[in-house]
Amino acid sequence: MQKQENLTKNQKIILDIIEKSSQPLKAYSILFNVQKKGINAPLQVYRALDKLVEIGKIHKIESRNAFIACKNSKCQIAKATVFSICEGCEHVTEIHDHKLSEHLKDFKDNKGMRYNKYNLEFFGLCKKCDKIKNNEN
Amino acid sequence: MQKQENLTKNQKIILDIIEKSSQPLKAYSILFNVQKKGINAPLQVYRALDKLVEIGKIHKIESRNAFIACKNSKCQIAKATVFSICEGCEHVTEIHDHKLSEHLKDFKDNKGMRYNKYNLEFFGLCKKCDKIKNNEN
DNA sequence: CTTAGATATGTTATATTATTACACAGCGTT
DNA sequence: AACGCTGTGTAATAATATAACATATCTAAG
Ligand SMILES: [Zn+2]
Ligand SMILES: [Zn+2]
Ligand SMILES: [Zn+2]
Ligand SMILES: [Zn+2]
Repeated sequence: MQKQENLTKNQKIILDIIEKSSQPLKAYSILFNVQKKGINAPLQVYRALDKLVEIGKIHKIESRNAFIACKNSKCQIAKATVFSICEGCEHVTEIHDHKLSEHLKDFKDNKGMRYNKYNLEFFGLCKKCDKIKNNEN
Repeated sequence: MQKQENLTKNQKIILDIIEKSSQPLKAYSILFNVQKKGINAPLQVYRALDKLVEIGKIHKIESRNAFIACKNSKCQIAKATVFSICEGCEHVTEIHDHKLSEHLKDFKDNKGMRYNKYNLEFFGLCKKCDKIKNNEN
């Protein structure tokens, strides 16, 4: 597994942009932002994204086709992700809940299939959006 | 909310195809399959899919951009889905696990956000694919 | 050093997934 | 009839992602 100190040039550029964003970024919005840095084609972005996902530096929010930096300095849980997504403002937060993790990690279905990975996305309204919605009514 | 008996023509055609498939279908593969029935454009498929998802007759497998029929005759859990996905053969199964549901339903993060919906996707190898992989080594 | 393999890059083209915009049809209400 | 609502049909386009190919860079073996 690649270590973080030997990320390649493109990987560093792309990780940097994602880490500076408080919110998930989409591949083509990343592309737009790095064109001044010599990255011109979608494939260059997708290749970097693939690698960064693989080594756990970023995660993909599947329901949004967007990518967010993992805040865990050494994320061992690249294969076990939980997110909270506000359907009002699209704000996304990565959730680390020990009890929940334990529960999911040990989950086995009745077919005896074993899982090495999971992704859980919760949807709702954040406090702010909930307030806005209540005021509308 | 629309009841199942008054699905429209296009919705019925598309639901029928999905229900007959043992596995998730992608939108354009559905389109290809219904062109003989007068559905010619992607939008006609997506409109039907949107409605069918909304009323819980089908679910979207977010990580695969594919749609699978819900086997629960009256799926109250259109907003609470759990899937098992084999990364070898791409076989997908919907999971109904009472204990897991209870756990997820009641989950609250530390920001007090409340969730009305979640989607959980487990990844691994089914027994068959696991066997194949072990024989390779 | 040199050769070979693996990994990364750059570029063009293309495939796949999804939505916008607009015109119109059918139905129930007033 | 006039209206709002929902569904339909069609064309065009946007957004997301990958294939194919050529070249460069690095590393390890010989
Ligand atoms: Zn993480
Ligand atoms: Zn919000
Ligand atoms: Zn279901
Ligand atoms: Zn399998």
